Amino acid sequence: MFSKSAEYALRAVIYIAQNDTESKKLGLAEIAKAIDSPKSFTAKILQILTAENKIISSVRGPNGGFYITEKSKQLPVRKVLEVMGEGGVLDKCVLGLAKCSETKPCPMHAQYKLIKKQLITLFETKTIKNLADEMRKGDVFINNRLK
Amino acid sequence: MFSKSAEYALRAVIYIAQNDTESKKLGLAEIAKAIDSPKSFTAKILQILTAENKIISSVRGPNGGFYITEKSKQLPVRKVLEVMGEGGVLDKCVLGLAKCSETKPCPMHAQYKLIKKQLITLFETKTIKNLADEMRKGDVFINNRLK
DNA sequence: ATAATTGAGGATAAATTTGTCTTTAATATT
DNA sequence: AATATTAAAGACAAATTTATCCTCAATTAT
Repeated sequence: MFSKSAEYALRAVIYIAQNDTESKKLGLAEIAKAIDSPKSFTAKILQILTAENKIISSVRGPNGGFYITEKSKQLPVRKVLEVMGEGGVLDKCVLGLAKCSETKPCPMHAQYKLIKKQLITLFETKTIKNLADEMRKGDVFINNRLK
Repeated sequence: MFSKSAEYALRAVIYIAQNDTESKKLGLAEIAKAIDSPKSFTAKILQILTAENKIISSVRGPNGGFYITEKSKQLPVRKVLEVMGEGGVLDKCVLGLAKCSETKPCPMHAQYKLIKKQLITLFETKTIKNLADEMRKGDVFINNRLK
């Protein structure tokens, strides 16, 4: 559904948000390991998330790393997709038609629009904090390792 | 959501299935134009759909082209995705986690699984014929041109 | 100040996807 | 049989995505 970049971005943001060892920032190495993503590539993604529209923040130097403000935690998950340039995926026609619309629907439109709506709602109502909290509780996970 | 290849494939199959000028096959040029796809690339895709698991059929030579049997029209749309190597997209974890499951869910799992289920149901219950019929009726479209 | 640590930024590379072109094979028509 | 038409097949090219690496800048600690 999403690109690897977007997937890594979502995982990284959730992982960073879930860290509540107050004031302890998370380093690239730790993040990449935690979310099972290639380190250097993850660095690029974190760079985008830090720059562009400032979802996360960073500090360089010893004990530096990434963190997210309480304010940013209130952002809907969709914001992460947007910053990664994939906000549109949720709006797109399943058949890839630019002109697909209510007045000129594709053969899948009528049925898919109901699903699309839920998808959009999900990504717009769930906040980064919501997901991070779930994870902190220990009910959900974000890596591919078994234990 | 899907790759261009899968999108073109879906559009092409629906377009071919919608043609009911009995026994008149559709040529590559016509198909590509009708579904707004690059001709040569579409040729490759039609080749896959014709070979692999035989969703559509073809004949070479004058008046040759592509067509689909009534039997193949009964196939669920998902079959097209499968042949294009994208059947898995519908099952995948939104965060891209290979290990995401009911017992080890990702932070989006609980909510997304409900949507995923509908998505799978849609692609498994809708047949190629269903979509083609809609199109033949003239209620739905498959190209990006306005008129 | 110096050294060590860590992210930022840029260049580059590998892999994959998307796309084109040319030749060959099959079929139909003359 | 010769010619024309059309898909198949293969080689190749362009574009995009994914990934790595190296140097620079910022920050901290000594």
